[in-house]
Amino acid sequence: MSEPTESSDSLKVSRFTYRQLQGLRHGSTATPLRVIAHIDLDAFYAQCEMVRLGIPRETPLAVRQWDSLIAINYAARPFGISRLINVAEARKLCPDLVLQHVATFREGEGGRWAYRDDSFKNISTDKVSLDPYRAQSRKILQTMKEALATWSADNTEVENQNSKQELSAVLEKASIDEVFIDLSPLIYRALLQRYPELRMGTQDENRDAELPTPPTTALQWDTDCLVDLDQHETEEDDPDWDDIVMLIGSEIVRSVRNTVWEKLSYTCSAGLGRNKMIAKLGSACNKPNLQTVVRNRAVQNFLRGYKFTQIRMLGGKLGEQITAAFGTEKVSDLLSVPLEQLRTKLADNTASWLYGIIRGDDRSEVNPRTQIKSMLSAKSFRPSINSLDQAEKWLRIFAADIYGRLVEDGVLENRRRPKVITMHYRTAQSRSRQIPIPGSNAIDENLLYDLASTLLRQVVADGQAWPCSNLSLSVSSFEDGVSNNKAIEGFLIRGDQAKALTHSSRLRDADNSPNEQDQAEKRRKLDGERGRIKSFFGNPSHLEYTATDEPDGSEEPVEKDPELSGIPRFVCPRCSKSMFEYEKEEHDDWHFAKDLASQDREKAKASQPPPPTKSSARGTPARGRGGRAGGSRGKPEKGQMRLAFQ
DNA sequence: GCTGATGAG
DNA sequence: GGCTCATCAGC
Repeated sequence: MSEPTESSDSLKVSRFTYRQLQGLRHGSTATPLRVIAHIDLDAFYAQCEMVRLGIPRETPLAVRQWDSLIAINYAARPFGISRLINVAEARKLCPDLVLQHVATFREGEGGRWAYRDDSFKNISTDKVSLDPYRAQSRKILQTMKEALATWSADNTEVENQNSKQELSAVLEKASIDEVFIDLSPLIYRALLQRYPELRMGTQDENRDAELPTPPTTALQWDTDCLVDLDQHETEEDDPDWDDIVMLIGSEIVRSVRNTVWEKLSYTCSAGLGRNKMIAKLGSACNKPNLQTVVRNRAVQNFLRGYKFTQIRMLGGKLGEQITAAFGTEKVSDLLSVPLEQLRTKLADNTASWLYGIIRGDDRSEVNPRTQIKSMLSAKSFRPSINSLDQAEKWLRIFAADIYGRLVEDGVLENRRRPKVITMHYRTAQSRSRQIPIPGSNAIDENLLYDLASTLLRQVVADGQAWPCSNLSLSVSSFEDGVSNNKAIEGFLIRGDQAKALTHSSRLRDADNSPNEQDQAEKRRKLDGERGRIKSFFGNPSHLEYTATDEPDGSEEPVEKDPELSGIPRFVCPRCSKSMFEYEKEEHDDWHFAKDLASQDREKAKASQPPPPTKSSARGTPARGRGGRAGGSRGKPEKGQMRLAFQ
C-alpha cells in the first residue's frame, strides 16, 4: 500500500472534533452535535376527552368551552371544523361531531370540578377547570421520563450509568402539552457504546483533533419525516456524526412516543434538531403522530421557507416591528439583509439575535424546570358583575381551585409554598393588587380567600370597581422550605395530613372515573416522596443531584476508614474528593466536561446576544436573560434546588 | 417588592 | 375569545 498522502479517501476525517463530541455530555449549547427534541401532544384536550370517554380515533370530536371550541381532534378537521367557528356552525358541518364541554366548578359547590351536561348553559355560575388535563399532562410527562430511563438502561453500558438512578436527559415542560428534551447526554453514551472508535485513549490529549469518520452505510430513518437537504448537499454524501446523532435521537424519541401510546393511548408529534427553535418548528411539520428530523445539512433549506413571525419570540409585536421595518415577513428576504443594516433599525442585541436565529443559531438551554412557578384561576364575566357580593362568590371558587391545585401538585407536601397572592381586576381598565402570604399560617382555602377578599376591598375602595368584566386570583413566588431534619419530620406529617385531606375534602363526583385514578396516582406519589426522603437518610446515593452537582460527598458515602478496604484510593487535587483509584479517570473526565461546559456558557454569553426583550426593538438597549446572570443574584435554578439541603 | 405588559399555547 | 403560564421593565 502506498502512503496515504495522495489519496483523499484515506485522509478523510469527520468535520467534528473530540471537543465537540465531549460537548454532548454536560449540556454544552454550542456543540454542533447537540440534539434537542420537541414533543407535542396532538390536539391535546381532544385526546384527553377521547381517552377519558373511550372514543375511537376515527370519531370526530371537539372540546367546547361555552359556545366556542378549544380543541378539535384530527378526525373532525376534514369537516372544516376549526377553533374559529362556534358550536352551531360545527354541528352544521359535521352532524355526528361529539361535543364535550370542559369540566367546571360551580358556584356554591366548593372546590369540586365535574363534567356536567349543562355547563354550557351555566356560563354565569360555572368556571372552567383544566384540572383533568393537568393531571393527564403530569402522567404523560412521567411516562416520558420512564421511557427515557428505560431506553438509557437498554442502550448504554452499566458502568457508564455510574450507579446513578437519575436520568441524564433534561426535560423541560414547555406547556401543558409540550416538552423539550435535551437528548445529548443520552446520545453521547450510546455513541461511545456503538462506536468504540470514538473513545479517547488516555494518552491522547488533543481534544481538537478530528474524529474518525463514521461507517458509510446508509442510515435507516424508519418512519421519520426528513426535511430536504440544503442546496449543494446530497443524500449520497457519506453521513457524518451530526447525522448519526440525529438518527439515535430519533430512535429515542420514537421509543418515547411508542411508550406513551402503549401505556396511555396518546399520540404525539415530535421534531428533532440541533436546538430548541428548530425542534419546535419541526414538531409542527408532520402532525399527527409523526416525527420530523431536521439534520444540520437541511437547516438552511428548512428555515428559508418560513415567515419569521412563526419563530419563537417573533409571533408578537416584535415580529410586527421587524415586518414593518424591512417590509417583509419572509425569512428568505431577511437573510439577504446584512447585520449592519439590521442594526440601523433594531437595537444591537436584537439585531444580532435576529441575524443568528434566522440562520438556525439558537443556543438557549433546555431548562430542567418541572415545577410550576405560579397558579392562576380566572373568570371573564358576560355580562359584567356589579357587586362585592358577586365578586366574593367567585373569589371563593378561585381560592378553592388554587388550593386544590396546591395540594394536587404536592406543593404542600414538599413544603413549597407560594409567598405572594395577586388579584387582577378588569373594568374599563385593568388593575392588579398583590400582598404577601403570611408565612406563619398553614395555607388553606380560607386563608387564600381572606387574602383575596382583602385585595378586592382595596380595589373597591379605590373606586371605579364596577362593572367588572374579569377577575382572577393567582399565587406565585414559590419558596422551597425544607432545611433541617425537624422540618423533614414536619414534612412527613404534613404529607399524611394532606393525603387525608385529598380523600375527605376533595371527594369527586361519583361518575368522575378519572378521579379515582388521580387519587391512586396521588397515593403513589406521596409514597414515592416518602421513599425518597427515607432513602436520603439511609443511602444518599439515591438523592437527586443538587443545584451545583459538585462531587461533594453527598453522592457517595465516604468510607469511615479508607485503609480498611485495602483498595488504593486517590484524592482529587482540584476538589479534594476522595475516591477509589479506579474512579480517577471518570472523575477526571467529569472535571473536563464541567470545565468545557462552563467555557461554553461563557462563550455563548459573549458571542450570542440574549433573546430580545420588549423595549429592545428600538431605542434603549434592554437587558436580556443573559444580562442577569452576573447581576443582582447568583441564584441557582429553582427546579434543581429540590432536596438540596445541607 | 409591586404593577403592568408581552408572548406563548 | 377564554384561560393559563412565564418573563421582563420600570418604578
